[in-house]
Amino acid sequence: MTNWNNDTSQPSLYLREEEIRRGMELLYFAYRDFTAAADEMLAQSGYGRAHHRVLYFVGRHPGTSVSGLLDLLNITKQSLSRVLNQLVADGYIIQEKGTQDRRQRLLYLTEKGETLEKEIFYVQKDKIAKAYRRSGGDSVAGFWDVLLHIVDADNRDAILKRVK
Amino acid sequence: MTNWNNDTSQPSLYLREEEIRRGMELLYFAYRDFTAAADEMLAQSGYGRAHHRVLYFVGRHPGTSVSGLLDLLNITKQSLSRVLNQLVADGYIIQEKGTQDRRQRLLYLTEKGETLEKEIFYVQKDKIAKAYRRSGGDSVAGFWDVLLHIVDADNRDAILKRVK
DNA sequence: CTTAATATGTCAATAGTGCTGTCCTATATA
DNA sequence: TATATAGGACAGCACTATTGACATATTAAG
Repeated sequence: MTNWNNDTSQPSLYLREEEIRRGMELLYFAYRDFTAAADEMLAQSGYGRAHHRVLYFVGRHPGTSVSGLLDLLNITKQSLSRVLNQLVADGYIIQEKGTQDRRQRLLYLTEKGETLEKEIFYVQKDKIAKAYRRSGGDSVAGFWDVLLHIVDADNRDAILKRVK
Repeated sequence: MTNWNNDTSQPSLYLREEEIRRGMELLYFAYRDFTAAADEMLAQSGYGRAHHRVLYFVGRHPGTSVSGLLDLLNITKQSLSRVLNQLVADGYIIQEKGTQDRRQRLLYLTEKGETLEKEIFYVQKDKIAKAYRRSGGDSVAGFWDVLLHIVDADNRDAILKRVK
């Protein structure tokens, strides 16, 4: 691979830009094609990506508060409440008053919610698993490594929390 | 790394799911944080991400036809024409009749368009370059490898075209 | 040369997701 | 008691994507 070191002798400025554009394009196409799979399934339920994200992260962090979810997703209260209310009304998520702080509404998936989350996960899983398999173990480590460094430092903890 | 092989002895089904979710989350957060940088700059011009994508790919593939762009971006004619018309009206892109097939409108960036594209690229470049640097060359290869396998096979050629 | 297909453009309507700004209630805390 | 915080609700706006229908110019096939 080329040098990403502190090599200031500018031996390959063109190559460097080319390789950076390559990363940008891969990120765009991979994200797009990855989400496309779930989009179809969500459309059947009358939901969009925002609904899925809430479903996903509530499943990932059961008992999270509304503000915890807002911080994680980095959206406004209004954007969240629109989709959250639908998911609650449709019986995919339940809200429980916090025992410590009774102002909080802690979020949990219902059985129905877990079922839907699993269904969507199953579709998306295949794409990732296949890519992992076809690339090999070393590549997967690099994939995680680079992506983690693209993510804003503030959000890294939320991802690293479970898998060390 | 764990085994992504044809190991059917299911030694780590839980770990496997955990690692797949890790990839999904990294992809989401990295894409989100990566695009956020450009969003601010685009908002200043009164443009959105769709405008940037057109600007980017016309810059990447000068002389591409409208339908070529539609195939690449995988959106409808109407979605494209809205943003394309604005970019043309604002003098960032010019359309030239194809010499071979005069029905075609071949797309090129104007100088103004190249300037804007470079400005946005410059902002986004830093995020990728920093991540490349902090991860190291082997990781970058793996990053490309896995992402390329997540991308639908149809779209791989467009990415591989330049950098082999 | 006529017909069909293609490349592009346009109009109208709809949906999903994000935003800002404002106002309100309940609860916790200083 | 006063203030801050967690959450909710309403109104309106912007961007992006969709579908479907229709129009024009040009190419290609019969």
